[in-house]
Amino acid sequence: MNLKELSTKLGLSQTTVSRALNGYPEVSEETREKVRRAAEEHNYRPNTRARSLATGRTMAIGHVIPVSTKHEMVNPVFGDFIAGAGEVYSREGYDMVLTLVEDNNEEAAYRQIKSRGSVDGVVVHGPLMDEPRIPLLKKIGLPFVVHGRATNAVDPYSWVDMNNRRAFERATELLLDLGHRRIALINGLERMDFAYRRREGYEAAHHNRGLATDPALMCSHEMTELFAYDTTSSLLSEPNPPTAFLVSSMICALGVRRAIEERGLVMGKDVSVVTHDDVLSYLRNGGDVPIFTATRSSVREAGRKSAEILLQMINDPTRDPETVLFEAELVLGQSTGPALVRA
Amino acid sequence: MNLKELSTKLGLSQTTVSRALNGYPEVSEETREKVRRAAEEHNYRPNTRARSLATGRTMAIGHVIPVSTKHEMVNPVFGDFIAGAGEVYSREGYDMVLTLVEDNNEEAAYRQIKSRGSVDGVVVHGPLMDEPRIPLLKKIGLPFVVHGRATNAVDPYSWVDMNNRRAFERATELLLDLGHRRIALINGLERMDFAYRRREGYEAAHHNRGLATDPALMCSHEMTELFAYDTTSSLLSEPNPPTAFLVSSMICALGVRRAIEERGLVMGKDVSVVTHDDVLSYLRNGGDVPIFTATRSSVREAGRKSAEILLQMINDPTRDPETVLFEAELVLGQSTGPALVRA
DNA sequence: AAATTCATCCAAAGCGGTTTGATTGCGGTA
DNA sequence: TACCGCAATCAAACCGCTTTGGATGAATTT
Repeated sequence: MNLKELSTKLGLSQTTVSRALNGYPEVSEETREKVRRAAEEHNYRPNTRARSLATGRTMAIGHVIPVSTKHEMVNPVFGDFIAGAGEVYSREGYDMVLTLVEDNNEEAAYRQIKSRGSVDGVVVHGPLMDEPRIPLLKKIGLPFVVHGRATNAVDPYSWVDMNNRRAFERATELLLDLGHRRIALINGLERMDFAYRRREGYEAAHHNRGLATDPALMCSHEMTELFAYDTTSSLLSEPNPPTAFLVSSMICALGVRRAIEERGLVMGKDVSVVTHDDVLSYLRNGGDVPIFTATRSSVREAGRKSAEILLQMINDPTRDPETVLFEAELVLGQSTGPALVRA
Repeated sequence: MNLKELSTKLGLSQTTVSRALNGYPEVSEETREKVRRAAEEHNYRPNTRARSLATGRTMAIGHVIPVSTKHEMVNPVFGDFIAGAGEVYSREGYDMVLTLVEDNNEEAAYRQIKSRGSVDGVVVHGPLMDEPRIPLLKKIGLPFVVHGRATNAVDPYSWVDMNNRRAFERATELLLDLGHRRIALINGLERMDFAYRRREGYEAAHHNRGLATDPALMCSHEMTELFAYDTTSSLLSEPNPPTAFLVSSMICALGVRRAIEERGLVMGKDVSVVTHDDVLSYLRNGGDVPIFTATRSSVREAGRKSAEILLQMINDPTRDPETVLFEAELVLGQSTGPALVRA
């Protein structure tokens, strides 16, 4: 059923039917109601492609997901972010189109997206410190919002981020307060902006108290359970092992815990762990009492917020870039305790 | 830059330029080359919407993701499935459009997808035993392939699945061979087809040896770490606790392990665990020696295969439905051992 | 030399909507 | 009565592409 069929069936012009359904005032309420009922009855829905060709709006948002070429890794955070954004999109009648791109030729991907004209805007995932995509998108004039930030970007742009630096600074302070002096940092890839900021926070907390950081305790890698396990294992078997771990994701924290417990050590007593918790739906941090002491910030909420901002920008292109900075909550769990005095 | 502009710039008709770029033979190689170069130079890319309006093909595939209304849960397997499918789509020039739908009104979602005409076909995720979407899609004539199966479906349809029944039957046999007689089943929601089949396998292995199953040992729920932990904890504190656990996902297995180790028990010695492993990119089952004994089947591979089949169906609608059944590999890890003789 | 064939190219008609710029009929005013 | 304004409706243009059904001229055949 298309507009033409529907309108002849009603004995009206396409114009009138279209206007009736789109709420234009030049149509009497009586006919509008008639049209509405007929559309309902025949399950008529305007063809997206035709409509977007006519209006110039596609009613679709693109998400470009970087896939690690090296490890074929898809960020596990992604599902929940999408879920948050998707809520907003479906409420506003937008589609979400995904493009998976190997992390080495993203630029071409964005160019293509723009010239094919299949979306009204994009969400940029996984920004690096030096993020070429931001000036690129500015240049080609595709509305966008970044999930995260790019430290070295010069011009203003819209982003939604968590205060990674502050979160990890506070987490480190907590561990320092508990008497820990050798705190390992199990971080993500530090060319990723969030990981860089987290290390800054970690270092700042040390420096603020006149403490030095030990490069041997700071690890950076793709955040898999296995990497965290391996790293923790080897750190713990060194002569002067860390007494605490500051970890970048729940998945990694599971690996850290495995390494700790495998040695017969008890988390929260022998070794302390603080992790960041993205509040993933399938990986809640325990029940009433969290297992892990954690910096907590919902990535689903970030998804919602990003989507909202992007749609606003699309509806009013003159708007100034908007930014949202979530502060992570620091929740105390069972994985932290005072540093043991070394024998 | 659009076709019209490009063609006037070249002093050719739109027809010729379009044909040149789309490889039609009615164009001399000389002009074709000229056109190609000009298109390249001006970074011309045909507008997707316009093209699809003209051809009737949208060059996009829909994925409808059920989101649990109760727990706002997004299946963690999803990211890797998408990654696999995405490989195929981008190779073939297809977009992927995602629709998140609360699991109570999926039918409306599919109807809308069809009538809005924004995709050429869909992948159905998370089929139930009685799956209303299958007859629905057949009726409305939208090509589809199901990731998984629907036991009670009558007409043939395309699907890509893992042999859940056989996998769990073998896993159970392994545990029975090791002398375990009280094997707990930590399963997904059993209205989901995969979970139902897994239970069948588990039961079949028992019955084939004349053993009864104990309903108290079979649990079914959304597969979160927390559910697995809670369930395992309470099972282990009963008077006649299970000596082995058969688990439906790695995420759950992590919860099972936590509960086991929290009690000071050792996995693979005091309690055995076999899990299913979807080979998620961020959650590999250990290094050289797997941590968990597991039934292993790559969901990314399933994504690839599903995409391939769907594209074939779209290219040739007369094709008969195609089905692919992956056999899970049974890999031995450190989490299984002979049942201890009860004191 | 006329008739065919063939390789190239083009004008115009869709695809299914939205939107511009009339047109119509009616009650109210001069 | 003639005119105006207004509400309600419509025909046709347009969005950017593909594709049908010619047109053109050179090469080949008769």
